[in-house]
Amino acid sequence: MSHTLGIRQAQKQKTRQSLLDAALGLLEEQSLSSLGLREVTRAVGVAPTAFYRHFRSTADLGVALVEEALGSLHPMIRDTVTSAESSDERIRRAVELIERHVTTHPAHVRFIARERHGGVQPVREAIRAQLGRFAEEVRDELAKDPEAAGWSDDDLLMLSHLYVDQMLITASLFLESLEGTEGEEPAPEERERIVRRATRQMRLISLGRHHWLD
Amino acid sequence: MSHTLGIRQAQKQKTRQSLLDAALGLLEEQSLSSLGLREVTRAVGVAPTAFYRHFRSTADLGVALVEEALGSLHPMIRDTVTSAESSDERIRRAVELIERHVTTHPAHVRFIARERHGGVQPVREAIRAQLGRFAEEVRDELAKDPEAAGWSDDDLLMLSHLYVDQMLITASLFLESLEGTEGEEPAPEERERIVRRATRQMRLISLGRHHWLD
DNA sequence: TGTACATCAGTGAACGCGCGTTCACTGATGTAC
DNA sequence: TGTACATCAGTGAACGCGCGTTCACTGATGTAC
Repeated sequence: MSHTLGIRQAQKQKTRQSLLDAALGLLEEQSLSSLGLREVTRAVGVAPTAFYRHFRSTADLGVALVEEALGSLHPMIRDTVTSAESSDERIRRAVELIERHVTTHPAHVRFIARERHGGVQPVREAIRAQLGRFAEEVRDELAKDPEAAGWSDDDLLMLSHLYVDQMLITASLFLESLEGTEGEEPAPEERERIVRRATRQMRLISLGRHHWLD
Repeated sequence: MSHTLGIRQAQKQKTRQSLLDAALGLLEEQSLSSLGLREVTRAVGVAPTAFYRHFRSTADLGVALVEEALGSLHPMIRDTVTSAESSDERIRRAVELIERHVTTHPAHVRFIARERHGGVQPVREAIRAQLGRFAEEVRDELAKDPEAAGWSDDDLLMLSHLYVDQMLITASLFLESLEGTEGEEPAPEERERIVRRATRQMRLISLGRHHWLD
């Protein structure tokens, strides 16, 4: 490594990450607006006052969680939209990406679904901004597609929002199918049902897209 | 009237409604999972203990609010879907219904959007059940349409869920356009933008529907 | 209509508890020379 | 390499406050006769 972090900085980062992790765990069963600072520090095993070395408030921590939950998703979404040979292939890939992401990061997905319309304004704002970026990125990729010929930028963005919202709805359906499950019980027939419905809904939207300019 | 409520019953109902109204107001700026029983009774002007004469907990009150917010909407939705001469007419009516409902009952709509994925399980469950009923009702109405010929029941339900989810997304967009507004500032150009996007998204879905069986 | 008793919506005091925030502190890490 | 001083992540005591819940109560309303 070109520049190792100082011991002090490294330890600080570690504590900060522990606070984020603990908060995310506690948020599986409550909303951010009822999450207590002392709850979080207790779960980590540090003094309540240590919290202030990292965040001004739980709302501030929430904004950091938004970045953690959605920041890394941008390249994956771009890739999913771009590198598909057909419409069906793209849909298959998208649904698969969502299922995989929900399975590997259920707490992050739940947090986003919950706080998107939650009681903490700066967090709502942060989520809104990230989802807006997703829609713009999807639009940019769709614009490269020959099928986008003749579409206005505004119509493409409208379509992208439809896709992004649809992905989120599908994600929260997968999430519900994990409810009560504690590592066990994958409930595969329920998940298959969700895959089928999501796929058909996306196909119907794609069909509409094909005939938009008729 | 065939049977007037006793004075005692009538007064009890009135207090109960005051608790619901006060809670709904307080929930504009927080989530149900952080709403305190004492907050609510203080806003109404009764003793904290009076709360228990009406609800076992704030979660219980939340379930009652779900019924209040969505119960009366069933006939309106049925009517909107049914009594339309064309697809475009139906879409126009639906978007209009949503805009009107959000304008007249913003707090109820916000509550549903917020608690649909919120931190209180029984409330999530109640909302889920109501939205499921909406989807079934829309499906029943769509099934009467000649255009539904050849559609499986499952596909019709898939489509209905798409419409219902889309309505909810549109509702929460209208809601955001009211943010910060206190009776004043209708922000008409923003609302027009939302109407246009929602209408085009619904049209695109309807187009997909037309060509589903091709 | 009047009386005697039952019901029960709302009261008010009391409880133990966890909350967010303040403050002066400690001691390991970082830096200048 | 060693020394002297600065920085700053995390501590622990203390604060005032609002919380949910319990309990015995009051007094207006309801009911039986």
